[in-house]
Amino acid sequence: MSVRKVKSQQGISSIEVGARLLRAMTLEARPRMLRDLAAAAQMPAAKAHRYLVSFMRMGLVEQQSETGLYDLGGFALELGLSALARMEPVTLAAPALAELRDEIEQTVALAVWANQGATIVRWLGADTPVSASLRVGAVMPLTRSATGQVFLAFLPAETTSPYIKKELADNVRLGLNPTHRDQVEQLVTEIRHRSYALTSEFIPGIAGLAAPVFDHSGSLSMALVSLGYDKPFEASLPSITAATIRKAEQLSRRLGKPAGR
Amino acid sequence: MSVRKVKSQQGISSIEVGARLLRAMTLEARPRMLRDLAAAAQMPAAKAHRYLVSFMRMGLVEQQSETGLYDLGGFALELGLSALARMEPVTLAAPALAELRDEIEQTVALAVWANQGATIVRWLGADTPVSASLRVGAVMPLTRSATGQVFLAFLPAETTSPYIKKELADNVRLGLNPTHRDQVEQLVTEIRHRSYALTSEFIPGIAGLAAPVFDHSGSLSMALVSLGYDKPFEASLPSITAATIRKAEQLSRRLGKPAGR
DNA sequence: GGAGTTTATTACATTATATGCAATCGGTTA
DNA sequence: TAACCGATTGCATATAATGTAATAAACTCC
Repeated sequence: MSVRKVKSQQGISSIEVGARLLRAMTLEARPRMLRDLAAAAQMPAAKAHRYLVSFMRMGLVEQQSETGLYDLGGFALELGLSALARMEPVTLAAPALAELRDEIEQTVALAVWANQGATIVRWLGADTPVSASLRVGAVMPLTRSATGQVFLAFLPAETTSPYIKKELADNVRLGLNPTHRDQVEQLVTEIRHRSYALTSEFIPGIAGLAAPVFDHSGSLSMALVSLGYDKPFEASLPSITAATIRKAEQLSRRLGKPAGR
Repeated sequence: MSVRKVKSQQGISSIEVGARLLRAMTLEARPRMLRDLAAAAQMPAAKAHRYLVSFMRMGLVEQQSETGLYDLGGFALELGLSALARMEPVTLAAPALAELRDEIEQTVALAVWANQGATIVRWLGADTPVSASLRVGAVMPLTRSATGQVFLAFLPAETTSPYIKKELADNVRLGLNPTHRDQVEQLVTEIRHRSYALTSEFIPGIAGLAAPVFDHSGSLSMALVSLGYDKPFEASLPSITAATIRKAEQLSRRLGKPAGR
């Protein structure tokens, strides 16, 4: 509703021009010449200069006294840290989770690494309810659940290895797969490549798909999970996969994940 | 015009108006009403609104769809992370931080003075995870956290005193210590003498140890922090203390801290 | 060491737009 | 339902942003 009106809302054009310049400054993390900044923001140097003068007055930009190059200033740092300080990944993810549920019409969940394992911290059911074994607080197995596999693939090996060892032993005892490190390695390689995990082995009849969410330092922050009865789930698998990955990537960007990678 | 030109350089006044609004947003780390932001930046609400419209278009500000409150947006985060990436001391400290983590096998962190307080800017977990309240972007209390205490002890009093005042009032209200300037003075003297701060009061069950890192001018640049569950942490306290202080001193030398002192 | 380049900064006339005020909208309270 | 509160919009006008082009300052290359 209000989204439609965005274009008609009256704003301050100088702010939008200035923001283009700031964005140009974030593109390369080093001091730059006026000429280059102006070119990157697509404006004449004289114009860019006047904006930089005001940015400097407000501490958003600093000019090196030696070289005359322009760089981001102290207030830019404060702005970012202030934005960072109010950011709780799980809180931020809540609306995204609801959107995903509405889009794919499946049960969705959010997991973080805590409590000695991959732990479900949010849960949103679709109209068709899923097994109760997936509840908030549940710790998911690393090798056998899609959720766990994401943590297995994207967390540092030091973090997960003690748990893998224990879990493989359990798998052997219970007659489940995988049972060897080699199998785990192969699985992990595959998941890193696809950037999502999919399995229906953990809960028979239920398929689960999990995608990683990274934070500003590029390390794994959370896993975004979709699940449902395997027949209908697999029937819409392509769109579910696409939607889940897209939402996970949106969240990663929101958390300041560095570009690329 | 009879008014002498105080500002010799021509700038863009809208940028300076807008920056006032952004600064108002950093003052309190939570979503705010248009009315309050306008008041804090000393401008009519109608004016502030137009600036916010453009800030939203550029991603610097976001408006919560539920409440209509305004908050800093994703681009503000990008700006800050980009500014952070260019900070020499933080870049230099990154490898030292990892070495310290490997040496003492505890969670370690790096804090700088920004965003109105002692702010965590880097974080490296050991295998045993620690409370989530310590995350990148978190602003640590000056009087109750080891990290804050280091800034309290080694930053100039003019910088910290407004925050101390507020924090002591909060402590009184919440029934916490310290509550008086005298107690703070005693604490500060002690920390200056030992050249590190140690406490487990801020997060119950978690012990934190922070050591100062000085720059070439001899002023406090960052704090190097180690933390862990209090029992195992205190068991290895002597070696953790020694290692943390040693790394902090190495970093100080790296930053050109003058000898002696 | 001086002429020629490149880059940064300033001056000015002409638009474009930021501003204040008051009206309207949309939701909540009494 | 009215009264209230905060958010948003319309409008006329003062103000500020813009492009162009000139000047200054720094650097290159013989």
